[in-house]
Amino acid sequence: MSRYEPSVIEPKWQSAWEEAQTFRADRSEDKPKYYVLEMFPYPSGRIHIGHVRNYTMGDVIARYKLSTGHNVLHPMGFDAFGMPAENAAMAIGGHPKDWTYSNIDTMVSQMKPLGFGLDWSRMFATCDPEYYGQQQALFIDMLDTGLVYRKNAVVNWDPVDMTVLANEQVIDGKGWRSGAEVERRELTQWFFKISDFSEELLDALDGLDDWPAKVKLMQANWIGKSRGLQFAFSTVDAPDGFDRIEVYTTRPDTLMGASFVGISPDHPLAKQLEQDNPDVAAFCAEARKGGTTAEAIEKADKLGFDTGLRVRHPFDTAWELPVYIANFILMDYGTGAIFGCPAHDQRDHDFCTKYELPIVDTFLPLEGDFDIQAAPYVPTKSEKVRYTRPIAGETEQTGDDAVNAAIDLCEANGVGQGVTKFRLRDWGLSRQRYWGCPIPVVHCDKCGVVPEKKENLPIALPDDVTFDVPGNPLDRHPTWRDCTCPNCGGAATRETDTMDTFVDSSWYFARFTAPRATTPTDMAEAEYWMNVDQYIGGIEHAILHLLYSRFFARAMHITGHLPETAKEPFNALFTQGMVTHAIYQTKGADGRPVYHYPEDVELRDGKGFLQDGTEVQIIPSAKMSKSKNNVVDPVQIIQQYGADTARWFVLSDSPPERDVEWTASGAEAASKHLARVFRIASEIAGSDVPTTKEDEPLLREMHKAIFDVTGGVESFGFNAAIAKLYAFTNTLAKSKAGSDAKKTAALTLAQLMSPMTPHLAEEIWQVLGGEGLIANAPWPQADDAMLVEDMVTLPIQINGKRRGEIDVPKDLPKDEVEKLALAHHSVQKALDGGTPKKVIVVPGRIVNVVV
RNA sequence: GCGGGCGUGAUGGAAUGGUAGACAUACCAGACUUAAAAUCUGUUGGGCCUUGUGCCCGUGUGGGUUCGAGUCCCACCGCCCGCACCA
Repeated sequence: MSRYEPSVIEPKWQSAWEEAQTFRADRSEDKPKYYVLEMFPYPSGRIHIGHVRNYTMGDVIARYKLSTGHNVLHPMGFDAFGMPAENAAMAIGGHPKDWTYSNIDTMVSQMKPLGFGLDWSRMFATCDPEYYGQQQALFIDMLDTGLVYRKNAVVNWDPVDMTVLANEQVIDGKGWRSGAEVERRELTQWFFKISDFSEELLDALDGLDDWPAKVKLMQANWIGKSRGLQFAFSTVDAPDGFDRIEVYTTRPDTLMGASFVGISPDHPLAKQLEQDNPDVAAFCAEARKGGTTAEAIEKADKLGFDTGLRVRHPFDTAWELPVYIANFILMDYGTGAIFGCPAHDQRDHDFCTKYELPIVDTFLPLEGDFDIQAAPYVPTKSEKVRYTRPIAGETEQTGDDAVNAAIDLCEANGVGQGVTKFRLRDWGLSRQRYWGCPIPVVHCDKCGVVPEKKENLPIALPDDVTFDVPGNPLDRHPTWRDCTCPNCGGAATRETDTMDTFVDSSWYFARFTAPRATTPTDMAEAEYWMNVDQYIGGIEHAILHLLYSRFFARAMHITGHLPETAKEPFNALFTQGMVTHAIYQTKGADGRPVYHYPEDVELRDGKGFLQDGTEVQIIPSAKMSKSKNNVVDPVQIIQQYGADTARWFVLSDSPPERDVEWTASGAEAASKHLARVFRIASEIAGSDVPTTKEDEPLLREMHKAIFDVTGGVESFGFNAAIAKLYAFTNTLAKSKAGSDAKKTAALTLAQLMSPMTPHLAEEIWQVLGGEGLIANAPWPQADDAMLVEDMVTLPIQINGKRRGEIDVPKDLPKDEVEKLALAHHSVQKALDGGTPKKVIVVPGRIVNVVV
């Protein structure tokens, strides 16, 4: 009997699949299609164990769907543009292109030994001119249809990466990649008109039944719909052109509690006043400088500057309110102006207390006293309150009802209109970087901004660039900018901005359906393969990538590159958890922690020790990080245990949506188990035992295993499926059944394991004489008749507590079951001669006697 | 502040409202071995004494619905995540 040697069998079966083109996807009308996709990787240089988990889950689905008769598309590519390549060029020299393609080669060579059932013939990288050229074509189509536009805007400038960032890429006021404090600059930039789709992107979330509720909620919050009243305060003695100040509020029911009007330092009126009044200018300059970090915002004083201007209250023209410029009012939300109601808002309360403005309540709690001068009263909008100064009549109602009534009344009286606002801003896509997709437009003195002709695409990046000075190499390239205007034929210059790399990943899933097409997509292929039936990736993309992709799918439909049915491109989404690893640390001489590599730590009784006997502190389940020395390298794992062990382990133990901790003992156990399965199967292959009475119980267990594992795979319960496979293996190992039954069971075991451990499964399949490749074998079917036992064990409860059990035929009528249960000694004891109050018999499940 | 999620043995976790702790790790004991590794077998939620086909308790805490609750409802405690000067 031979040993289980993954290093021998794994390459063997990978070659067999490649030779048979098992995972090549071609359009075919006689099978239902299934498109499974994992979020494609950035070519950082090495694959990470998180990639292994992500792609293994996708592969389980892909292989399972293949064996259930689907035409499966399971492609792989690389999200290859981006800053790290430029940083590498700056740090170690060389060219971003060489760095990127060499990394891709390395990562492909690391991924192939994992045996994923991928159609490698479809692979591309987003930095391939064939890909980004089509992206440029798409951009031009979007420009034609008004989905892209150019405007002067205050943007987020990352001073380290020296580029503009989208709002979505600014986290706590810092660049998402560089971590540098973002500055505000005014530049002319390209924007995608995603805000036109706010309502639609929000509404369509409802139809995404197979998306995690959490992701849908995060997107809904991000889009940020609010209903409110927009109206104007008329001004008293204001500069020309400022007769009115437009204000937006979600709480028009508190209008009678208004104490001041506040405007943003960036508000046109503030800018006007700034010109004549140095005090205003100084205040505004100071306010604009204020940090944008959450911490800075938290600490920053709410500062106001009394402009001396007055406005009239819309309901009482004799009532005048002061106009303040305030540092906490944002120009890019609402109208850049607010009215302050200190009675029902903490911030306004603080502000009015500080500047000694009146605090007047508009509603109070239904019962009890409330000192509105001391604190604001801020109930939820669904809470019923007592209106002390109602706008639309009712005195006792909820905030929601009062708001709606107030909007209706204001509209009726011409005071303002009910409007719906969204938080979602247009997506600024210009980046002042080299390693990205060039924006395919030229600047002509005569014609202005002109899109390139499609026949000139791709507008390729020049290779002869240097990174010895900061900034965009395209800007300082001697000749690349020079071009002729596609419109008038005169001399013109190219746009040197490139696209945000999130553009690249917003349509790659569509490109996979026809990766070599000479248009962005091939409609026949797109109609056949779209949508992605199952998309799998990290929760960190819940907003950015997934929202952008949803927008792009719509844009591609409008520009004729995707069918209408693909407007929501991902039918089902699964967000998998991370692979974590313990951190082993001791305290260094300087008091700072010293991190130890797992191989230097010996684990005994749940404690860790260094070679010299020093105990280390174990921090369990931490995110892998190079600086914490707790990174597990998949390449090493594959060398040590083989791909199947790595695949088996990352799927077992934890539910796939949760984090799983990589442990040496767990990997060891997975490896041992696979070796055991191999051994059991080999023994069965060589055995010759006649049929026994143990055959049927084994086959029954087999059918239960088919049922449970199938259910587990279908519902992303991979950990539960694996637990069932362990249990079934134990049953098979102990079974005294004859060889034929055992062979059948072992073949089925191989099939059930094949999506997770495909190499081992093929090997066993071959050893046991299975026909062809197991990858192509039809998935086993559970026989319903074999799932139910003739005899069932029913637990007997007395008052809901388990007190015994009886074995009864499964079809025994209820009253017979009841009789048997009542005859049970524990029931007799409990009844003590009396009669039960009630007997509940749930056929096949349980008997409960109430005494 | 707003929104969402999660609390089950030493550990990861299982359980369509119906036998809580499947499966695995770790630990302990045994077989094989000169020994170790490997392999195989068995034990392991807590408590009680009368050692049984025994009794009591047990899924963060307190209450509720139900014949029956880890699961559903309410309140609280703890942890995690997302958003946030958003008007």
